[in-house]
Amino acid sequence: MSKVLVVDDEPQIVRALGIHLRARGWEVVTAGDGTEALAVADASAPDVVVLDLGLPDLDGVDVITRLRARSAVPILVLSGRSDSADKVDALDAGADDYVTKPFGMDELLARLRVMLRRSTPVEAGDAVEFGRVRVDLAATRVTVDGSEVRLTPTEWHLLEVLVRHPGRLMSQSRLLTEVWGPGYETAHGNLRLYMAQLRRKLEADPARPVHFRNEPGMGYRFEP
Amino acid sequence: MSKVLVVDDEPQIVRALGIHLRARGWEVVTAGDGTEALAVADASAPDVVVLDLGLPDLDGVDVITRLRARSAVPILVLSGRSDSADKVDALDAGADDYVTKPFGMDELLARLRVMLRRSTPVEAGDAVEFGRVRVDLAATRVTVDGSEVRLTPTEWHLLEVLVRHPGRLMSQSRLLTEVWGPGYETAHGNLRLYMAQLRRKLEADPARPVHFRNEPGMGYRFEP
DNA sequence: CGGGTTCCTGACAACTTCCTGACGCGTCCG
DNA sequence: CGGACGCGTCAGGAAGTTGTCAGGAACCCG
Repeated sequence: MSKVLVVDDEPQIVRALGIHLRARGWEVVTAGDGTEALAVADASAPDVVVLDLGLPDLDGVDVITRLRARSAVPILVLSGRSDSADKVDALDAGADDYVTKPFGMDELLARLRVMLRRSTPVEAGDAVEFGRVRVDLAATRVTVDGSEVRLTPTEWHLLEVLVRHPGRLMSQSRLLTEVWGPGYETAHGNLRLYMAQLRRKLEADPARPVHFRNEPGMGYRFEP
Repeated sequence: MSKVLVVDDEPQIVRALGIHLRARGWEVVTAGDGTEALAVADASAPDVVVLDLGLPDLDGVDVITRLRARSAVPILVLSGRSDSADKVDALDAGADDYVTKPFGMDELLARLRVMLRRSTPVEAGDAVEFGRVRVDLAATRVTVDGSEVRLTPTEWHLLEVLVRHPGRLMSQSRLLTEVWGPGYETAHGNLRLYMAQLRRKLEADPARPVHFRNEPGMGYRFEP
C-alpha cells in the first residue's frame, strides 16, 4: 500500500481527496500548511506528495525546494490559476507534474499512479553506464574506459542530479537549486562552467557533446 | 452509461435533445435556467454539459464560470446569435466547444462523443501520441517516427497547452495568455507564427494540418 | 605558512531564438 | 464585384543564450 501526503489549506479539498484516495487503496496523511507539510513529510515518509501552491504560511515553491532538499519524493502540484508562470516555477523547483484546478478526480488519480510507477528514477546504489563511462553512485566513483576520473565535489553533485533523471530535460533553475541550493537560481555562468568541465572529462568529443546535451533556452538533458 | 446535462430555456429544444440523446444511450438530466443548471450539476454530477448561452436568469458566461469553479466537466455551448463575441467569451470562460444554432443533431452528437472520450480515460499519464508524433510531457521531449524533434521554448509551451486539452477549442486570447503571459492578448501575429512552426515540425503536410486546426475567428484545436 | 585544488566572476564571440512588419491568398459580406 | 478581414508565410534585425577562456579569491591539508 502506497502512502500519499495531501497538502491543501482548504479542508473540503483535503477531505474529498482523502475519501477518493482511500477508496483506491492509498494510505493518506494530510497537512494544512507548508510548515506542517514539511514536518509530516519527515515523520511519515510518503511515497508521493500532492501539494497545493496557494498555502497560507509559506510560498509553494519554497515548500518544494525544502522537500527536495530532504528526499526525491515525487511531487504533484495543484495550481489554482491557469497562469503558466507559477507552474514553470514549481517544475523548476523540483515538482514532477502539475494539475490545474478545477481538476477531475480521475485525472488526478491517473497522474498519481504514473508518478508512483516512475518514482525513484535511478536508485542510489545503482551504477549507470553510457558510452565508455561508468558512474558508480554508491561508491561515488567515475571511470572512463576503466580508468578512474577525478571529479570535484560540485562536478560530482551536478553529474549525480543529471544521471538520476536519464532522458529528462532539467531546467537551469532546477539544476542550480539542486546543486548549489536555493538562492543560486540566477548563477547561470556557474552552471555553464561546470557543465563544460563535465563534458571535458566525460565526453569523447567535448565540443560535440552526446550525453550531456543542451536545449537552448530550456535546460540540459542527460542521454545514456 | 454516460450522463449529460442539457440546459436550455426553450422546452422544445430540451425535449428534442432529450429524445435523441436517450435514443443513443445517454442518461439525460435537464434544466431550464442557469440557477437550476447549477443546482442539477451539483446534485447529479453529469459527465458533460450542453449549455445554451441565452438563458433568462443568468448570463451564460457566468454559468460557465461557476460550473468551472466546481469541476472540470466538459461544457458544450449552444450559441443562438451568430455574433461571435459571446462564443469567444464562453471559450475564454472555460467552455470546451460550441455549436451554432440551428445545428444538426449528428454534429452535436459527434462533438459530445469527442468530449466524453477526452475526459474519461484521461491523458495517457505523461505521454500523448497522435499520428507519428509522440509528446513526452515528463521528459519534455517530442519525437516523430521515433526520431527526436527539437522545439524552442515558446514552441514547447504552445504545444503543451494544446496537448493538455485534446479536442478542445482553445481561444486565441487564452493561448496567448497561457504561453506569453498576461498582456499579450493582442499579439495574434505571434500566435500564427508559432502555430505555423509547430505544424511544420509535427504535421505530415504542414499546408493541410490535421492535428492542429484553426477555426477562423475563434481559435485553435488540437485533435489527436 | 605554503602549495595545490576548487570555486567564482567577468568578458567575448558564436549561435539560437524571438519579434516585427510586409505580402499573398482565401473567405465572407455588403 | 470589391473591400474587409483573418490566416499562413517569409525575411531581417533585435535580443537573449551558450561555450569558452583567463584571472583572482577562497578553501583544504600538510
